[in-house]
Amino acid sequence: MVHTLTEENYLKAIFRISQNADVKITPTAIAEMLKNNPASVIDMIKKLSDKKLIDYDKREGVKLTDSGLNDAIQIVRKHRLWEVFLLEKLNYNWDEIHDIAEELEHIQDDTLADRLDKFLGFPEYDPHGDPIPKANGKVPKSFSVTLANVKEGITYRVAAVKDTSSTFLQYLLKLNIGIGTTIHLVEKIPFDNSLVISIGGKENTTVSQKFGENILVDE
Amino acid sequence: MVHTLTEENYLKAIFRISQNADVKITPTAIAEMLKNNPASVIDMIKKLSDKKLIDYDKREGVKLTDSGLNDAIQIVRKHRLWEVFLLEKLNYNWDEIHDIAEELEHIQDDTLADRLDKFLGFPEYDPHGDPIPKANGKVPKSFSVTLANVKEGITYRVAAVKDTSSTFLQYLLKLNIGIGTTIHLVEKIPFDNSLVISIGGKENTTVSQKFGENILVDE
DNA sequence: TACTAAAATTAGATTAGTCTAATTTTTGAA
DNA sequence: TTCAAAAATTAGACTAATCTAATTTTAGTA
Repeated sequence: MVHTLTEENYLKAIFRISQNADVKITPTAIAEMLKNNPASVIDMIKKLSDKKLIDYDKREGVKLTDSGLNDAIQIVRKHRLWEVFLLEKLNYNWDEIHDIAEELEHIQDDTLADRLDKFLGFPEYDPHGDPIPKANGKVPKSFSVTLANVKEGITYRVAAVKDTSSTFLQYLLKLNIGIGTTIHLVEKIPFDNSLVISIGGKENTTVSQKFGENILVDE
Repeated sequence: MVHTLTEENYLKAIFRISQNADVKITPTAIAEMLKNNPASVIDMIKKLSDKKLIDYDKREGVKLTDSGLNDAIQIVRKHRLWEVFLLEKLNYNWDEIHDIAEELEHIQDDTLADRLDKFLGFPEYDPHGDPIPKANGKVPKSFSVTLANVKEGITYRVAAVKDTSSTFLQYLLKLNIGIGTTIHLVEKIPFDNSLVISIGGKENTTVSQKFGENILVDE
């Protein structure tokens, strides 16, 4: 149940792809997620299959086994707990915590996640609104509706963000958007699906479709 | 100023040897510290010399350059701060924190050590009594007198321990010895330098010379 | 000073993870 | 159904870090 750092990153990447959408997980998709070469992915697929962490079938694509899924969830759990720690206890900004948590999530100790969880007061969501898996592997409900997919004329609450890159988060910071911010969707521009929105009741702003697809809202 | 995990471990090993005693630091000594092969050490000595982190001369042995020393101190600083965190915030035991801190010390972020330091209230010593280097690289006074080297008939306070292996720390736990415990040195047995001691005023116990050499005391 | 044992060094192999450059397989559109 | 593009795969090389098995150098003792 202890894997190399690289193996852990592959498990996490496969898990993340499987969360995004219910599509076949191909070597190319994994290579894109990890920004590496499909040839490298093929090698690792062999290794992870040998360790019974994934099943691979050309027709079906890559699938995590029960054991691989569990390991992936434990890594994600640690990642999100460390993010809460970095933001709440060490006062990092929203856009700085992801990269540091990418390193911290690989610290190996059987009781670490549970101790951290308790120390932080058993948080349900991380600072980006993503659900923190419980010790038993259960994942709290996650938000699935994006601002790009909801009706005009209604006010929504920002529940989570999909993209956690610092460029996106810094943009949100500039727009004064955080978890909990209310956004009124004024209209969708049919031409390019741009969104005219009012943030926290302020004057209207226009954002792109891509932007809207990365904002998860409460319905 | 960012090095591989392995490079960091070599820097730390060289630093630790230089702290222990003022002797020539040989490839063999480094190999012993890292429990690896002198041939591997030779390779790494070349690499670290190229990076100007150490100077190596057969006659003089290995010496950290200013830049190498600074990097080593920053790693030690992080190690000891994380130890305080693990013990005080996550309630780990004395004997469990060293190994986890060995991993945490390699987390890379420019502001992490300072934030952690502040969060912990700027501790001066880690749970094993070792001084925590300051942000500017200054290292608080460390304790240098061992129980094996002091006079009989006097009561001392345990200030730090040299060996941080879990076997030694568990032994101390069993003997009810921690940082701050008072030990009265009843007598030294000339035959094998065993020490007869009274821990916290309780009945006498006998410990080995090796034991005494790993207990640092206030004079 | 000569010699032996220890230490240092070199040479060459190994492992994990990666790459590029073929080559083969699959897929989807004409 | 055919065929071109995309995806998957193989082959072979590279890097970092390690090892074992020589070989060379150094140092201490007789």
